[in-house]
Amino acid sequence: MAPLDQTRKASQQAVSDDIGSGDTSKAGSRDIASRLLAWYDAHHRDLPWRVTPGAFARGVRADPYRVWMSEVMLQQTTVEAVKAYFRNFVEKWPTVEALAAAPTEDVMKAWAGLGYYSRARNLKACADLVALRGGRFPDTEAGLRELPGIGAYTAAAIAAIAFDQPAAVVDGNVERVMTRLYSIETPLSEAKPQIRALVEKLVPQARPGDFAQAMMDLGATICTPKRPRCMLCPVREDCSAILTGDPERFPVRLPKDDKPLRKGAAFVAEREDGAILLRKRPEKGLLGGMTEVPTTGWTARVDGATTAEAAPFPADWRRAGQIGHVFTHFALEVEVFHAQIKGDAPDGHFWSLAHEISGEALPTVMKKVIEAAIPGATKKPKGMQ
DNA sequence: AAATCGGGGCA
DNA sequence: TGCCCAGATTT
Repeated sequence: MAPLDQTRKASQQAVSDDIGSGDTSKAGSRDIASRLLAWYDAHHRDLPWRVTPGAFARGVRADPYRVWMSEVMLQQTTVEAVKAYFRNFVEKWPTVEALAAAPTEDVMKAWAGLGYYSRARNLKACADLVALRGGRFPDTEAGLRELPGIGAYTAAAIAAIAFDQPAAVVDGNVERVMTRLYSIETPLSEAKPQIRALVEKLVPQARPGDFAQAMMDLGATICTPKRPRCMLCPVREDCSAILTGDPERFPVRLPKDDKPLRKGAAFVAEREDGAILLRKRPEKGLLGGMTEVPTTGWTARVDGATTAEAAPFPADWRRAGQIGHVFTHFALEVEVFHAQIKGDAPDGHFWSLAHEISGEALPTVMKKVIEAAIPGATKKPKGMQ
């Protein structure tokens, strides 16, 4: 079988002449898993979407809906950032049917500020599909992988955590732990198949969900990117990188190209009653489906004389300051203009009243823009949720 | 395989 | 400041 051959070859290569012994025998693998699980039982973090360790064996099932929700939110996003959003979402929409019944616009508003907005659209699309199929999530990796917004990592995570299947869960934490355990010199993007093969060998048949979470907790709290706390590590005796004296060197990454700088202008039009003129961005692309104030494109040159003319309509535009924002692949400088205007909203635009602003689907860069023109405008009024 | 897609925390 | 985070999707 080709897949098995590949797996064996990759793992042998990875552990070859690193520490001499390269003990990935079944006994060694079990030791790593059991040491990790023992550590997890004692030190696991209590998170809003988690059930206590060993729950599955006691017949306590994690709700697949909550596992799925948390895993999607946690894609490229820190645990601390996700907590509040997770609580808000499951309170608003306690079941997948409830989420399926919600307007997409409400989901986008609730997601605003969390980033990677295609996740919110896929979340809603996935909920619609699952609800249509009776409200049950598939219980296999392959079945989960078919759903929108669920890739290799998330499918494995849900299968392991919610359905107790021995899936190889590989995220950024696990990549770091594994490249250190085996001193993998191959740069990350290229090493991923090796890493996956090695994880597959480590996954225990018992408590695979806890094992996955233990690996991720280890990466988050002990085997950290900077200054790992190796003295506290439950598998330090199995770790190859610790012998090199510089575990921080792993994972090896390819150098990245530097971000280009783009510039643009944004126009905050304010009505007499304090309402602000907004519009909706296209569904696809950057900040897809989110709300914005009128802007120029973000490659336009902004130099004094031409800027106010770049506005979507003439007004007494006054310079209100400049804000900066950094996206994944470019940095942005926005010149902010402010004007008082009268009359109806131009085509494709709408007025948002002062008390409504905080509830709009405004990405962070747009909140910065509005704040530059009207300080305090995007803050939640007291007593409002 | 490479590019696109946010935002925040931390050393 | 640069790096990284419970990655997925498109090209």
